Amino acid sequence: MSLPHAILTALLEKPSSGLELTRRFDKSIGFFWPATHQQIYRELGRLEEAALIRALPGPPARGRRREYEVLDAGRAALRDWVAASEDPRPVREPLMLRLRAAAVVGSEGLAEELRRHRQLHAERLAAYRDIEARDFPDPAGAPEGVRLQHAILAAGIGMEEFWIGWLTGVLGTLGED
Amino acid sequence: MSLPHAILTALLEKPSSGLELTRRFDKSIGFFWPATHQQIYRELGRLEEAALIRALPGPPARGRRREYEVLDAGRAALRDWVAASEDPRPVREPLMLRLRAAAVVGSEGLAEELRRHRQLHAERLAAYRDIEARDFPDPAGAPEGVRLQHAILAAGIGMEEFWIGWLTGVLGTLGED
DNA sequence: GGGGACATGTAACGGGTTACATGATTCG
DNA sequence: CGAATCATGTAACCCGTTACATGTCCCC
Repeated sequence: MSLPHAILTALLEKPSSGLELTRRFDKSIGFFWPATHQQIYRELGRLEEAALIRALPGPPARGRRREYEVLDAGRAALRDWVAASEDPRPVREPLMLRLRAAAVVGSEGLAEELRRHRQLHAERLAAYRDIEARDFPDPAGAPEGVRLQHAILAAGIGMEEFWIGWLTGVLGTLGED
Repeated sequence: MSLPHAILTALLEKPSSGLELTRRFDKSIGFFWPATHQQIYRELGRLEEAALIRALPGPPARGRRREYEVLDAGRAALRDWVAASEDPRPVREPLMLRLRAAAVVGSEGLAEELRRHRQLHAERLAAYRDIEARDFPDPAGAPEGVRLQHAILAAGIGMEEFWIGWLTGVLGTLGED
């Protein structure tokens, strides 16, 4: 049930149309919960159906922009979700499977792929660091909302750093560095 | 395309029936790619169809145990997969969304949930450490296959440690420790 | 008025999840 | 024989993905 709540959050930050939401996802929320426009339209329909959001006036028409805003019930639902009890999702990490497969059938060709992944993680880490420098000059002194947003970014940075270090270690294990 | 390769790996380690695979997943591969028995049976059917595995003799019959083994084509497919180019999956982390929601509607009730998650991660970390102590007394001196398996476990340990530290930091930010 | 960007929407598919159904084997 | 357990299988649903379709607006 993450996507609908992600959309409610985004709409509270700023009422938007489906396409705007899609674009905003691409450059912020989407780092931790990507979504395509098809998913977003589908979910907007359900949220409207459930009376958690509403479209600003004007007749619904295909091809015409529709802007949505969050209703009180939607805000309440989001507040509930913040405090809800929801277990972490199971980890699904194909690289681990590939290492295990390599332990059985040999690791030929694996090192190159690991280096490629390390490079991808390094790029994303750099992007996060840019955002941090730009948007969070003084996280410690900021109000709670900003500190929370910085904590999200810090998690992203920490995870990328972790993967880079781990991949480097595995490459060492393979004698490949 | 991860599950079929996970199954090939497991079957190479030891030919098994569907239910045995399910149980073995639960205590090893499943830490990084969980699967239910329904998924596994479905995939075994497809792998057999594709002639990557075969059932050991005997007529197929509902309710009767069927053991599978990997064919040469299956081993080759797995070797290819080890070296294949496959991007990391997109990150999907509901906790990040909840933090972002909390930044908008307030963080009431969040701290308790964060502590609960930290506890869950601590438990999993302890389980990984047990496995490490039991199965990898001397990873550095072991052959490549074992070193790779240890690297997998090390990733699990590192991730759990990371989450525990990060959650503790966020709780500090909320003034909750 | 025609092309391109903007915007919403439809359809089909695949993997993961849940609930349930059915057949075989064992053991008291 | 009956219950419990082992084992395989069916069905329905949801979410995410991909490809495609349709409508509107603006500007040259």
